[in-house]
Amino acid sequence: MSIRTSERDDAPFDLLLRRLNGYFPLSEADVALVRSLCRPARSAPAGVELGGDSRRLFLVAGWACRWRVLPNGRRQILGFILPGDSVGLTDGPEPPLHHSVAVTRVSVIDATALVDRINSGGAGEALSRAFAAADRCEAARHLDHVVRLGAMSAIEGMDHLLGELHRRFADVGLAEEGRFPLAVSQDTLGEALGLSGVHTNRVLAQLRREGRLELGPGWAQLSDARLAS
Amino acid sequence: MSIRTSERDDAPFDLLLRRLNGYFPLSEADVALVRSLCRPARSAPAGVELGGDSRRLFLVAGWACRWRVLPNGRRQILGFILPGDSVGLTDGPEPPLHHSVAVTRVSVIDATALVDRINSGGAGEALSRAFAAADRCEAARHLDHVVRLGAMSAIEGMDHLLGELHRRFADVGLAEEGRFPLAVSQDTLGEALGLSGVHTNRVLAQLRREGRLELGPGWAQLSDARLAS
DNA sequence: CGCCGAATTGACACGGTTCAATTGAGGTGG
DNA sequence: CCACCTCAATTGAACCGTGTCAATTCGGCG
Repeated sequence: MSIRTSERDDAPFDLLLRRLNGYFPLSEADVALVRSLCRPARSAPAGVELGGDSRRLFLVAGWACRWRVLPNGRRQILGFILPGDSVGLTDGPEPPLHHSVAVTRVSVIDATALVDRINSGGAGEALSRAFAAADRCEAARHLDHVVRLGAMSAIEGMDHLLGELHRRFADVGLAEEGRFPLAVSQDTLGEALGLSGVHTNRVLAQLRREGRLELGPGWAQLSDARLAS
Repeated sequence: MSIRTSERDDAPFDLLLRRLNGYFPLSEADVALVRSLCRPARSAPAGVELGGDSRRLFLVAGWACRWRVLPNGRRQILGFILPGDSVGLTDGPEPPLHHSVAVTRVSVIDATALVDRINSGGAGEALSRAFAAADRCEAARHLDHVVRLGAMSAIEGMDHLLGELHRRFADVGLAEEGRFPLAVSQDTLGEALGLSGVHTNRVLAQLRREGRLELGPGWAQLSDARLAS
């Protein structure tokens, strides 16, 4: 039992540390600081809004996304949050810029204390740089998303989005030979690209017909040719 | 002559300081630091790419925009840069995330030395906070843009974009009674919204027919009703 | 076995693009 | 001062990508 508990506690932190280390090499002290200031991973079911008491979380399992709701009720997914990603939460009470919501069962680590320490200058420069790099990457992804929505056809946008998802999973070691977890519905994918569910289905069907994509229960696989680019 | 020179040098800084002060109240020392570390405003014609030697500029007159070019040659405008806005420049040599380009004749202040000082902690907290707030506002605008492109019709998106432009000009005191400078072509506006030039024209025509918008040479005016919202 | 959400497919309507032609306004040279 | 040039704005018509509505199938789960 103690072994299982230990495994359950370590794997999430390993993922988080691997990601941060990818942004900027961390020292032993940095790693220890992360472990000491972050609370153990908690689990939450699909549909719950992330946030509440915490101002900063890290997702270590499952899918979440940021979305914004329009007055007319329509919803736009601003981006997906994948294992290893940080969940910045808008603390202001009034019209929040976006909501962060779990779209599958997720597991999160509360890093509020860690970012507080970093912001007060009490952490090393490595951690500060790693977090800054993570934020820059997220900003860059938002620009990618603007380009997908504004300057690409449905097919191109889907292709591009799947490529991003694959690369991000590969970055944390969760993709193999082009195959990565895809645990959200086609409708959800469509909400990110501004497409109707029906058309999302047709776009995916075409990508499969062309041999560029294979879909299975809970995963997607891009063709070798697609990965070469 | 000395008076005219003085006016020419002060107005750009006043605009910059007004904007920064709006983000976070600056002390006399902060203002002095800005004036001492920023170089006088320079002018550049439409079409030039901003950047080159400087890593951070402030636009104080004219319009610029950030765009990205796709392999197929298509171009997507990621956002407009208006008087008072900072122009963050990607320093890395390789595939730049985006280009910052003047779309009219512009006037810019080189603030590279100032941000270097801020990043090294040699400036007060107020300036640091003001710059951080400016960056957050830009990130929020990118999310607005995602929503416009993904979840709004052409009419809604144009309406929303014009509202943003008005608000941003009003924030720096360059809009009066709903009227603000609009010095870019309809095609350029369309490139931001992912619309063809022809359809951009039709959308603007409809907004005018409905009395929500008035266009003149170099300016636009939103109806009172539109401003009330 | 029967239920339910997700995926799939077909038919049709609509928004937006494209091609092409015309108009309008500022700028320049004769 | 006018003719001309050029670029932006405008308009029309045909085409096509995507949305919408509706029905059907599929797959997991009670």
